[in-house]
Amino acid sequence: MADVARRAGVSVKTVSNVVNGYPHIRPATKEKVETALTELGYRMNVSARHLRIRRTGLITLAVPELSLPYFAELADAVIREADTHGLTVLIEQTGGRRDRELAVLSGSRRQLTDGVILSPLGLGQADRAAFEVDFPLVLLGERVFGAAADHVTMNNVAAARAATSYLLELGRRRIAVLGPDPADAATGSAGLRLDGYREALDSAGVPFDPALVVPATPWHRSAGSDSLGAFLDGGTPVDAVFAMNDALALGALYALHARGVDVPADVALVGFDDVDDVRYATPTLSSVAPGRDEIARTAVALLRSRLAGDGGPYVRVISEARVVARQSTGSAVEQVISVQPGSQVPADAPV
Amino acid sequence: MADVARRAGVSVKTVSNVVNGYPHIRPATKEKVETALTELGYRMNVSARHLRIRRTGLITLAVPELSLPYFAELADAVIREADTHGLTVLIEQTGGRRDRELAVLSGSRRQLTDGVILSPLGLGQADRAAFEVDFPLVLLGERVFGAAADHVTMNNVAAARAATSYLLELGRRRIAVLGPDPADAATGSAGLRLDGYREALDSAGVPFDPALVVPATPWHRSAGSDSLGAFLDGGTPVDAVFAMNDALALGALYALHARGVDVPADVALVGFDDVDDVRYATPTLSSVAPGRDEIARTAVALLRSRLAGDGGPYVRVISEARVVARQSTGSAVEQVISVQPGSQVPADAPV
DNA sequence: CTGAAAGCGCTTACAG
DNA sequence: CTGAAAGCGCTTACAG
Repeated sequence: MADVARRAGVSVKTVSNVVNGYPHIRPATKEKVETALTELGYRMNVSARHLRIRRTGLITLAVPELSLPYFAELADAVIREADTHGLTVLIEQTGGRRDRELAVLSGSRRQLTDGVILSPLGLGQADRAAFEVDFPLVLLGERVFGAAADHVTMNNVAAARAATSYLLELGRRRIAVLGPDPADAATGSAGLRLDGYREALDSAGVPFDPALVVPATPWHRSAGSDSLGAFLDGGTPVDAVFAMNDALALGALYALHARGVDVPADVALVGFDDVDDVRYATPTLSSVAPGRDEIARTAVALLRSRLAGDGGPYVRVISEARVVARQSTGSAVEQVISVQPGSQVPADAPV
Repeated sequence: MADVARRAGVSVKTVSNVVNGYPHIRPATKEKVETALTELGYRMNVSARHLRIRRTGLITLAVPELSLPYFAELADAVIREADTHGLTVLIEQTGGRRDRELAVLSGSRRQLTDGVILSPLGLGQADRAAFEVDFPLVLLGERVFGAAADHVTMNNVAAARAATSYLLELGRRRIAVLGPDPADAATGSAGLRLDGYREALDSAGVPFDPALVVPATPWHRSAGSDSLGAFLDGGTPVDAVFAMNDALALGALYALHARGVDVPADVALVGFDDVDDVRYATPTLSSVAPGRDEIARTAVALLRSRLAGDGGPYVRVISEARVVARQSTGSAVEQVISVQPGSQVPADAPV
């Protein structure tokens, strides 16, 4: 930069002003500087800039794994959204491991970025204190509520209730629920979605049958296939499956096909997450869309606002969710069956 | 760091040595420093460090989109591999757009990282000059050969030949090839895989029938479904489909099912990439595994070696590929049908 | 509108 | 094995 200044016959301050697009520069000066810039092939040393301005323009997105389509699509959306604001995203894969999630909050890489968006899986309600950090942090998902951080989540109970109600309206009465984890806290996705399932049964006057609860963990396709397969082999009558995510649903579909069960004629199937895949399964899968783009947009917006110095109380933003009907519930064309509105509440509001 | 030094009663040099794990420090000194470090809650300013050592420990991985499972899985593998060497990965999504790929090589973000792994899609053979850059660069894939950069690719011709031969050995004779792009250069994935397909037909003495070439672009599920659907509706007899990637294959499977065509009884199907999904399709999909982990490992190793100052001639590393048989070709259990060995040649060797 | 100069927080020859 | 000091390349009060 000093070389450029010398060549252009100005001070480094002026060069800096030009490089950073500072407005009040005499056109002639600007021109001289720009010529020198290109002649010398100047390239900003960003580390020096970061050192000086005490900010890197990088943010961390920590998710369990990119190989899981839901997180790959979320990462895609967050990267795009950050891009539009001049922010660059560093992705950390935690594998859902508690120690790696903690490392995201305090490890050596922490210092690389200005803030963190974390989708915890290993950390739970008991680890709330770990989220009291001195940098902007946005939590995603349903593992932790009420922490001292901004939080973006979806309306799990309402969405699960809507999906289950939809199956009930189709006349299904023996609805298996695939995915609960007996060890999971009540506030995890599994607990909330199970609540929604039960609420829907209650409203319809259909008794809850524990025999229709099919645990499956982790929420991967293989677990969905294995768990539902074993359940089907057990002979419990069933006419619908509500899977707690799409990976489980795709695994379930595989298990159903393998046993010659027709979907949706014999068993209707609804998943959760609305990942791209479900539109190419045979039959195409009905699913709950959690509002992925809205989640990405909100998470980045919250981080930016904190980065800009917003010191207001932590908030919990709930995204708008939809139930999307496709062939696996007998819908020939894709259609939105119901919309669960989003909202915003204080982060420490009751769930 | 100066504060820590003062508190520990040593110089900043000693603090730096302790923080960076420099070996020859008296244990008592080390202890004193470590105490001061924790008492003061010291956290390294990484920008200052980067400025000083002229390196960030970050590398760029530029792929079309994370929503495409192949690239999500590749990113996963590259992140893991980089991790084991203390490198952090910054992912750029280019959308396969030429301008964005060029921006990866010369845009403002370029200065953030020490080197780049780029999987080009918009840039082609004609843009070879764009790869003459003054930082370590590793190219992935089949869009560009012979550029002045290290290159990791797979044995496309051999792998496509093996996949086609496998279908021929199953007795299939009317093998449609899904994915060629008439506009694509001969050295792109499509051209090379088509070459392999034709070579296999030739060896088997089966005449090449242009009516069995089914163009499809981009290589997404929807294009696979639409293109193969239209082809099937045209009534050309067919008993197998070789799809140029798994997304096309999954789309093809959808189109086949939609028309009541049994896979594999009526039509056998082989995809390419061996993404996770294919093991959960119904039927499970046979596919060509390009050696994803080896590609990730090699790409990172090449970058590290250049970063360490290796000035040797550019190389082209060809990964080991396998044909994996599953239900879509009548294989009840997953099995490796053939292995195409990898190799290493100068980057400017003929393809 | 522009200049001269200090300082961000590290690392590393150079001495000892 | 450790210290004192220079310098990496920027930005920004402070003057003018």
